Formats: sequence, C-alpha cells, structure tokens
Amino acid sequence: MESEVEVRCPECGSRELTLDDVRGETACYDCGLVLTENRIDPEGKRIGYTEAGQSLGHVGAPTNVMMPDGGLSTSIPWQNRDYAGRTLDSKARTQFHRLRKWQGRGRVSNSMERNLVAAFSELDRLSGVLGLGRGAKEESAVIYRKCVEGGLVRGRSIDAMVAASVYLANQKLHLTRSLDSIVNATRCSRKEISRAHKIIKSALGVRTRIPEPGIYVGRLCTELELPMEVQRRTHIILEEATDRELTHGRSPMGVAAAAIYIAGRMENYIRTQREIADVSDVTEVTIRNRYKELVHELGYNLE
DNA sequence: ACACGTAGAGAACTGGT
DNA sequence: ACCAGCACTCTACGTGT
Repeated sequence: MESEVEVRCPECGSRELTLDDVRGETACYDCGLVLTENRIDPEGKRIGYTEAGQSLGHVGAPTNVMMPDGGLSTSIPWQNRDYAGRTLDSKARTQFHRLRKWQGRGRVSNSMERNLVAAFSELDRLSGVLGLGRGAKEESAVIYRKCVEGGLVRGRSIDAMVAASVYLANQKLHLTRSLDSIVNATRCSRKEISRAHKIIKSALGVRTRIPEPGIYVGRLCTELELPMEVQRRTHIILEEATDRELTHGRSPMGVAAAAIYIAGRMENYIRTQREIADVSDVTEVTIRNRYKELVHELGYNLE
C-alpha cells in the first residue's frame, strides 16, 4: 500500500512544491520559500519495468558514487551455512573463510580505494556542515574520484582536494555556497583550497563562469522572509542590470543584495541595508554602492 | 536607527619578468 | 615564484535625517 504524505508550504499553505534533485532543494512554487535542502532520495533501485514501462517497485539503496564500489558489492555472509540453511562441512568452511578474507582485502585493496574511503568520509562531514543536497555531494564525489584517478591528490592534502571538489561542484551546479563558507567548514586555509581548485579545473578542463546574481535571490529572500513579489521584482531589476552591463566586475552577491533592497522598497517590504548585509555576506557599503549605481543607471525613483 | 559618504587597507586577479 | 598595477570590497569612521 502506498502511503502518501501530504506536504504543504508552512508559509502560504500551497501544495505546489517543486523538487530540485540536483540542488537537493524543495521550494514552494507560490511563495519561493526553500523548505529543505536535504531531501531524502525517493528513488531506490528499480526491480524492473512492465512492458508498458511502469515501474515494478524499488529495492535497496540508490546506487552511490560515494562508495568505492558504487555500493553494489556482494558480501559472503559469516554464517557457515549453505543456501538451504545446512551447516557446511569443514572443507567448505575453510574455503569460505579464505574467500571472505580475500574479499575483505579486495574491496579496499589499493591505495586509490583507501584514499577514496578517507576522502568520502571527509566529504560526508563537509556536506553535512554545509547542508548540501545529494546531487551536489555526488557531483563532488565524481570530481574527486577523477582527481584521484588522474593522480592529482598525491602529495596534496586530501581535505583540501575534497573541499576544492565541493567548491567546483557547487560552481558547476550553480549553487550558492561561497568559497569562504567552505573554508570555514574545514581545517584548510583558503589559499590551499583555491590552489587545489585551480589545479583541478585545469587538469579536468573544467570551465567555470562567474555566478549570476540571480542564483542568490531565492535563498536571500527566504532568509529575509520576503514574498514572491519581491523575488520577481528583483529578477526584473537584475535582468535590466545585466543588459546594461552593470554587473561586470562586481560581486554577484553584492548586486543581488542591492537589487533585493530596491525591490523590497518598490514592493513595500522594506528591509534595512544592515539586515540584507547580514544574510548576504557583503557589507552595507557594498550594498549602498551597488544600490546607488542601479538606481542611477536604471533611472528608478524611490521616494 | 537608519542612510549615506569617504579614506585607507587589503584581497584577488592579470600580466610581465 | 615574485612583483606591480588595477579594480573592487571591507573596516572604520563621520555626517545627516
């Protein structure tokens, strides 16, 4: 029997919740509130499909790039019994004992796999602290695995390489974790992590773009408890600002923060520069500078 | 309390050697 | 690897409403 749990937005009561599998976020379609960034993955491995393509059901945990063998290993059980439950004779017992021993060694057999085990436990910890979704965590794991396979980790700190992988995954997926938030969640220095980040980027041929201010709007508006009208208005302002190249060379977060400030005033949901500065990791001064530019260049009239 | 402005320090990037 | 130059942001103020 299927159990259907009804989820509603605590803010506006809407049932229109959109799931973003990559970001691991559930957001309300109507008011934009981000409900959770750590959603449980509903899709286990499927047993199979009917002719019509209908799923027969799920079994087991989802496949997992976070485990050296993808989480798909078979273990030889410790009970010395055969498939029918009969105890094994001494010869067979010895044989299985040997098999188990070699399986145990084989699973984490070489330095690469041992490295991955250490790295993924750090990744686990880090994504817990940062509240990363499953998609971001997996992307980080994929990047890190490529680093190990490419021999980039040798001679460098595993923690720094993991942190850099997380940062790169965040950039690739257009998430909003800053380098500083990652630095604060590790024991590595900012310098170490950005150097590792640079190395990974060039070795894997990954190109990253400067984030667009728009990606910060949802999270900031949610933290500031601003309604959807303000979010929409902010996006309109940012679009005009981008067209007029007012975002070039400016910190995207600063531009987003200023646009939210303006949008809030336009829609009569006024937040002070201080409040916006607190949630956006830019200072009031930066918000003021961007605000001044935007209002001046785009000809807004805020009384 | 809040908005606005400024000076000097500092971090980050680029390009040259 | 180091340095200089550059644009941007931050800290820490003062002033005005």
